[in-house]
Amino acid sequence: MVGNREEGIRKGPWKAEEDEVLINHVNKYGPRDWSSIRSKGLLQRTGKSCRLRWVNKLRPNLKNGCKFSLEEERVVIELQAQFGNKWARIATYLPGRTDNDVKNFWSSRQKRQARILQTPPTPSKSQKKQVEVSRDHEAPSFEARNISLSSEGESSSTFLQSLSSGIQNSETIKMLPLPDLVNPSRMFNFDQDITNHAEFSTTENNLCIGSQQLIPFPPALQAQRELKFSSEGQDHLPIFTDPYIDMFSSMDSSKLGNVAEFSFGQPFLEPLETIRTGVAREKIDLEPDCFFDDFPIDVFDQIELLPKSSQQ
DNA sequence: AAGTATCTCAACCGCGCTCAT
DNA sequence: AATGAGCGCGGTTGAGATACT
Repeated sequence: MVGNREEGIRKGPWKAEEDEVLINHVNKYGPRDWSSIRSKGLLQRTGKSCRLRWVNKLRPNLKNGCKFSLEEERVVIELQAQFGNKWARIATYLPGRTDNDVKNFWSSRQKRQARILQTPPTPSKSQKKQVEVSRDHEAPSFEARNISLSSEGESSSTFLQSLSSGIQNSETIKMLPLPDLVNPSRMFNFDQDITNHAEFSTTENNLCIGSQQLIPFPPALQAQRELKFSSEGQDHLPIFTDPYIDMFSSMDSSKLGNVAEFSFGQPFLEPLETIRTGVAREKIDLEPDCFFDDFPIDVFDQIELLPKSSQQ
């Protein structure tokens, strides 16, 4: 719908001529009196529509058509956590960005995460992003299917707690990569770069990924936790670019040795430099509802127990 | 190459606040 | 104090672009 002839109000995409009229009006009177634009017969647009057009598209120094930088993403995520969905307020911290930009960015991000983490009914070749958990040994205290993360309102961090408390020594849990948690085109490809099954296991008090013993991982999550991530060789080291959406993000492989380190925590509260260098802090406070709360809790519903090796 | 899924972004809508009358 | 216009904000929609199969 482009217009409403009954009321003489035009809607839909703006024409260049309309933009020109609007710009002339603002140059003459300033960005105000939006309703007068229509009452003067300059445009058949509502004052709201005029204001929106100016604020979102015509205003000087806008970063139109420019993707959010990592720094901007960091700011949005940090401020959203702080202010909530106060897009206009958040936008004031981002020169050249409008509340609409921020809103759209956040919306896309949410949708992306939701899509990534949702459980497809039937795994297909393209849907190998599901989480799959296998266990080599029975561990009565750990029932992956019954972590009760699907119950509404339950913190997804419960998953970590359940996981940490449930994994028994020498038990192996396999997890298929959440596809696009890491963007294969620009970052670490979980599928190829680690193994086809990233394998989480425990030995003594350590959590391992693949064959690598990675982190001390006591049965219960403690306040301070550091996680190391290692790979066989430099070739396998990913380039982590997204510090927030992606689990293993923000680390530049060129700056890492064979062991990359990352930390659970609230990355958006950390100095960006820490993220960029890829050198995790020594220790980070682990907030109970931090990283994993960014995901829909039902992501963990997909976790399934694979038959024990003895059953295969 | 075609069909489908997903993403991006411009624009609209409704609600609530402020302020002039 | 009540009312209505103007405006700002957050949520939502839909078209076009792009990616994927």
